[in-house]
Amino acid sequence: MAAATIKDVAKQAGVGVGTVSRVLNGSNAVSEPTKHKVLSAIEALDYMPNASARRLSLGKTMAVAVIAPFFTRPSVVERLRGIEQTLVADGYDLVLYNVETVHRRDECFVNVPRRERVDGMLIISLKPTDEDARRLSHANIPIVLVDTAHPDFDRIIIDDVDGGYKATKHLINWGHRKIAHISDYIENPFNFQQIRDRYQGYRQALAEANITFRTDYHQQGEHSLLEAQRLAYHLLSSNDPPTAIFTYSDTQAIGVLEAAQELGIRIPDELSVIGYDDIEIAAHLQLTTIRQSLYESGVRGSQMLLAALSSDQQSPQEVVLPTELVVRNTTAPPRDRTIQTSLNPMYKGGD
Amino acid sequence: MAAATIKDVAKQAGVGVGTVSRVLNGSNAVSEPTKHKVLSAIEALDYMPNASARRLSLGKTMAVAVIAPFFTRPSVVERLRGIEQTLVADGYDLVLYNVETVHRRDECFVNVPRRERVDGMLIISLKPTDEDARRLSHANIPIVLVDTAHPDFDRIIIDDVDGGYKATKHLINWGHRKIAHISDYIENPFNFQQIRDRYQGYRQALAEANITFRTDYHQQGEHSLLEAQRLAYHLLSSNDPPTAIFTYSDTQAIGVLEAAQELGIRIPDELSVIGYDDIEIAAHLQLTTIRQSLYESGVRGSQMLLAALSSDQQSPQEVVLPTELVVRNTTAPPRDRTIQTSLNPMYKGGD
DNA sequence: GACCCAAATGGAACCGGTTCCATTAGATAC
DNA sequence: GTATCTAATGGAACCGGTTCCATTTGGGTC
Repeated sequence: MAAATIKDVAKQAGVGVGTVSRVLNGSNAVSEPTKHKVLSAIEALDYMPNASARRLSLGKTMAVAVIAPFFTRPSVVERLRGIEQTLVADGYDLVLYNVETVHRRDECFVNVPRRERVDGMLIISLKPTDEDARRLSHANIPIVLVDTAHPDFDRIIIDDVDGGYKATKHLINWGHRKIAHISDYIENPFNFQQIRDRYQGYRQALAEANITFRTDYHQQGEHSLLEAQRLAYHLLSSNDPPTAIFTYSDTQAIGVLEAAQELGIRIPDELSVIGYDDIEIAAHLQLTTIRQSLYESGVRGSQMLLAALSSDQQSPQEVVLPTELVVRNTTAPPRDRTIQTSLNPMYKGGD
Repeated sequence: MAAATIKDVAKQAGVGVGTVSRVLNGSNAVSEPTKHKVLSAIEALDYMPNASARRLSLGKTMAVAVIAPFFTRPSVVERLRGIEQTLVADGYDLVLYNVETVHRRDECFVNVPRRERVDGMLIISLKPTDEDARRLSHANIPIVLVDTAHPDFDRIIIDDVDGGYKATKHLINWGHRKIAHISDYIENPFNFQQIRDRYQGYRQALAEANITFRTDYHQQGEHSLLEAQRLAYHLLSSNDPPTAIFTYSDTQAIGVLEAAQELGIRIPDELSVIGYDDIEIAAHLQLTTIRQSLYESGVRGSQMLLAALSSDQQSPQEVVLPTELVVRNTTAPPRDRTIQTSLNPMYKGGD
């Protein structure tokens, strides 16, 4: 049995299709008895309007595309949650595009906004080039960037330079001077600005404290727990190991904790570790970190998009979300590993 | 400038709309010169077909709905990743519906399959009642269940009874007899069968080893790391604490590890812990666990759906994915906490 | 009772594609 | 040269809604 159409309903109710449409859309120009007849017919036929037809007719899809890189990463998932909840509340569907290669990103940037299959777009973390921006604008649908920026678009950004600065400064305040940074590759195919920014904050804090930057203390690698663990192992087993490590993400910080455990290095006595993001697990690992408002960034970004969808857009707006130092139990004043161990092997400080 | 339509292209190329459509869809009944003219016109006008119109005309949406409960949980995200990659490869869009309340689930079950806004549906972990099944079938689109079952639908299932059995059996094999189980509420609004099944496997293994089940060793709570931590704390600080704990999920196992750390209980010397899922972090925490093929369940489920979409369906199929015991460093033979500590306080076994 | 206005309603046109059907042009056969 | 067939093509009908416009109906006013 094929699904009933509006024509079937009209026939059943003995009215015109226009009247049925008016009832469906809550127009007030329908008399009570007629409305009742139509509603009965809808009930009887178990009718539901066809979304594609509605979309074509209205020129609206009631769907929003969300383009996210590596959507399985905890930080991205958390942003997505904020987005999902906000969009659903306004009746929009969320069409998810996961990006794990540059090729896929380009394809999404080109194809998704066109074909009028979505009313708007949210782009997470992926920074559009000017060329991308030109093409994206071309589609003439509202676009909001979350955790990345371009002057042509509405955007929610996080001050990652400041975040990196705060993290490093915290370690310096504890008295550390041998501070390493483990990050993703500064030069990477996606051109993630966040990596550069946090690194820059790190450099800035070092410079301000007159600590000479050492290239061997900046270790870069693929974004993964395992890779961070490998890099940390390398750093910590060198001749002149750092007393503190600031990582680009909490996930990588966990890798550092693992490496420390492998090497029998106690946290925070012998090594301070500070992460970034404050994902859920961070609290449970007692990880000191820089909190960024992940969930909120999704909510705010979606709100911006919904606003743009329901009104004529003004010039692109920028919202800056704050970062916050969350001190837990993986950071403490430095103590030389060998000396400390020989002096007082049983001492366990920090908490 | 409004987007060009197929009519504009036809006019520009000096041909009929039918011909343009034929070129677009790769019909072979178009001569080379004509095809060339049309392609030039498409190029010149930067034309892209309107997805809504195409959908209405074809009666296909090239989109698949994925209904997932608590999509931020690592296990669900991993399934989603498998789904996403498989659907994308076949050109389908993924429309994500996150379910965190029973009300939302019901709403999704009723509304999503109707309105012809998707060509098919994947339902993760949420078990449809017979009443749900009737309503879902009503829409007449292919539906595949992943990690849950109903005889009316194609499904990918995991033998959770066996998984629970394997976990418990592993602990018994180490010599444990005081084995607790921390799980979500057996009676829960979503009626998650998985919880019951793993519990049943646990009970079965106990019975087989002639270990009397103790209700105080089965602790139920909300699914969260923190709640599991609380429950474990309660268990471990009782008069007669268990020597081993099997948790419903890895996330909850981490909670147990936290509680043990709080209480100064060493793992695995004084307490064995086994989780379930083998999420990414489990390997890094050296957590013994029951691996289920999360990613693969998504891939296989999507493949099943794609198959159903491209051919006339036969009777519903069932695929059972295996579970696997992964032994790491959080399980070991039992030793009485107090005795062991007084005998040899420095001993650290297990790894 | 004639006139006017507003409310209610039916139905055509439209959204932008796909597809079927009719038509034309060109090739082949005799 | 004529008949026949095939390939190429234009365009109408259709998918299932929304909306505008024209028409009908009923009530109020003088």
